[in-house]
Amino acid sequence: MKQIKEVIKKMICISDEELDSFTSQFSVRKFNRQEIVCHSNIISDEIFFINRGLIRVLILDKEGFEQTIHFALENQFISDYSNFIQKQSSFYTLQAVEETEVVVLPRSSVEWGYQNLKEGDKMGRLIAEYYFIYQDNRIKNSFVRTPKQRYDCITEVFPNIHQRVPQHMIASYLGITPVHLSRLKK
Amino acid sequence: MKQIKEVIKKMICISDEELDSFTSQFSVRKFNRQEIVCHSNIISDEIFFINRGLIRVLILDKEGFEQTIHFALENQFISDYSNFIQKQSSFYTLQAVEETEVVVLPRSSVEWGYQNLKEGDKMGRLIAEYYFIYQDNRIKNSFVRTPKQRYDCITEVFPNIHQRVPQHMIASYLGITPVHLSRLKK
DNA sequence: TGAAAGTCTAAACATTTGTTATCGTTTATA
DNA sequence: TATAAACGATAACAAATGTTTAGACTTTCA
Repeated sequence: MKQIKEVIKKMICISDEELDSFTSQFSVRKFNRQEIVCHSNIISDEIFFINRGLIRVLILDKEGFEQTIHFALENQFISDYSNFIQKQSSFYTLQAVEETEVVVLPRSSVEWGYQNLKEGDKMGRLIAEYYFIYQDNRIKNSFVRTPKQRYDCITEVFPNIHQRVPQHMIASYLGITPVHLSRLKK
Repeated sequence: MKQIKEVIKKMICISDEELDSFTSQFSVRKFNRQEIVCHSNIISDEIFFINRGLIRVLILDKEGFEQTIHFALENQFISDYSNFIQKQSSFYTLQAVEETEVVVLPRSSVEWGYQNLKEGDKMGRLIAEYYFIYQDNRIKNSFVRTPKQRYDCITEVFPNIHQRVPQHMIASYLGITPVHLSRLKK
């Protein structure tokens, strides 16, 4: 729990006692390469924090092809957060790309944190704001940058991504086909 | 301040006294059609709440053409929230499309609310979560829907939008040219 | 180690989307 | 009210992107 404790401490003021009673509610789970961390079409009652490894978020489009929507790296939280918040059936599938170890935050613990930590809601606010900014940048980029430019700067958001995931997943994340990305690189 | 009070009351538990001391810090501002509510390239220290009217968020692309990124309707908050949070120079321009009346929330009041309202951070969390969900849906749609499908369902998010803004702004929001939208409608 | 699956590139062709120009209509405004 | 500006539709053409197929190479794993 060392990593997640550090991340929380960077966000809010929290005593060691508070932090311990919060994190003691979490568990650790491990996944092999390609393994599904969280299926779609279930009520997702868990948020994951990545200790080690890399998770991709994907959907199946109408033709049944996998579309990579997002990557999550070490020390980041990941879930189908929209549907977690709305307590709806999840839309995204989470898959470990590498061997991955996560901390599991059950819904009950997240809500416990909001109600019992002095700065629980502030932590929730900062996390939601952080991902809002990430999404806003992504939407911005879709308006002001070409696919080639988005490819060239993807390491700003996902360092080392080229060494860690196959190119066709990056193409999908950028909203283009693998064939087209290969062409753009020339 | 009636409308914004209602919206806040729907989000959090708040006494009338708390609510009054919070909203007494706000002011009201009016804009004519086409008038700029907030310029880009300034440090934006205000969040707006729309009492009446409609605001669009836009940027100028490299060729100098206006791109409409977002619309904001009555009873919604709007700002360049990413850059408000990060206290950076704003990227978006906010423009009144109709005659518009807004409530102005200065940064000092927002921070006062986080620190002094019992559920101030919770309010901030819920607002950030709300816009996260909006953005997530938008990104989702870009993967699973064609431009035509996005056009057909835009009223789910912006009711009456067709009666309130010219079609070329909708095209821009959808990420296509006005000429192409006109073609798709056939 | 060998077969199978996965991955990237390439080319040819198809489809989508952008660009430019024109026209008729509506809207704003002097 | 007259004039200019804005708006939407349309057509012809150009550019970007998708689709299909094939081949070479690498990785996986039984």
